Amino acid sequence: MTDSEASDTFSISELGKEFGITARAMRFYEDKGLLNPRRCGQRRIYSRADRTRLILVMRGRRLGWQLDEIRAVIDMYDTSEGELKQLEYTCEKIAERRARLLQQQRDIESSLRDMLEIEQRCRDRIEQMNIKAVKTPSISKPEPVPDE
Amino acid sequence: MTDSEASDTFSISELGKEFGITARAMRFYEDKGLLNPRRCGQRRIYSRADRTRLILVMRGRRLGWQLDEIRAVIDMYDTSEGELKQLEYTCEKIAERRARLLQQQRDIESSLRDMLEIEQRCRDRIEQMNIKAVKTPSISKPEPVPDE
DNA sequence: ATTCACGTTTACGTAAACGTCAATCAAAGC
DNA sequence: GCTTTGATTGACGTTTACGTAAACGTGAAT
Repeated sequence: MTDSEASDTFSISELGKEFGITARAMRFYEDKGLLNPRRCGQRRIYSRADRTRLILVMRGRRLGWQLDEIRAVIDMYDTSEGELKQLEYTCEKIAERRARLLQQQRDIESSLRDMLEIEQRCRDRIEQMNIKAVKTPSISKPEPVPDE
Repeated sequence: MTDSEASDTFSISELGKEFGITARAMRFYEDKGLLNPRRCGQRRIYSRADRTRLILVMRGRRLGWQLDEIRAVIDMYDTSEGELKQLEYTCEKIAERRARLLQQQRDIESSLRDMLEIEQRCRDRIEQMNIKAVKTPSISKPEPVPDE
């Protein structure tokens, strides 16, 4: 709140709050090599780059990836350097991940279609219950009072 | 192999093999209420409907859902019946799930874009290494011997 | 009659991803 | 100076989703 809005460093609870995770989780991610904030004494100071990495972590989590898979992916982002062998290996890994992503895409589309169908059945059924309720008004609902 | 191909019932190991999971996993899914095969004595007999449910389970797993979430979804498929309250509740649940699916869709698209970018950087880098290797052939690679 | 391939239940083990204390420290406000 | 607030490091607990091993049943094949 000292500067011109939007600070460039964050505390652990700040970032935690922003992404809806606990400090414990963030330290755990650090243990697993997903984050690596610099220190000010004991305390962790998260940079914008750290925040970006955390965004990648959360995205991976939403897609159901394991933490070490996420780490592998994040490492890819940084591995523009490296030996030929390493680069080719990265390309392979990317191909695999793309395949899984495409599979997930298909799964999502199937699920969305199913959800639509179920919802439709639900609404139809609700509709039918309303019709019945009108044709057999054992206890008719109170007529809405017009505004004037 | 007795009938005209494509049997209508399956053993636990048969289905397991088809979907790449163990019998243990399938029994576990049953414990959690995801499957409910009929019995022939002790043995489980899986129908086509059971197989379809298993397909839904696997799809959910690939999307990173928890088993009880998957169960909730599968229950939706069966809950065309029920009270009004129940039907409306199902509609809510569907809305939530759709929201998550759409989020996942966005996450996948972001990931796919990132993968493309990383791959491009990788390929560029590999290309550059090849160029350097030609311009500075300290140990030139052996010329491929033509076929004739 | 025995072996073998499958199947069953029961029960303990385990890896992943944190949650939940407890004890401690350090800066900041009163 | 004292307390509050937020951070730290252990260390143990918990939930999820199975793995794994033991002990046993069963129908078919040899």
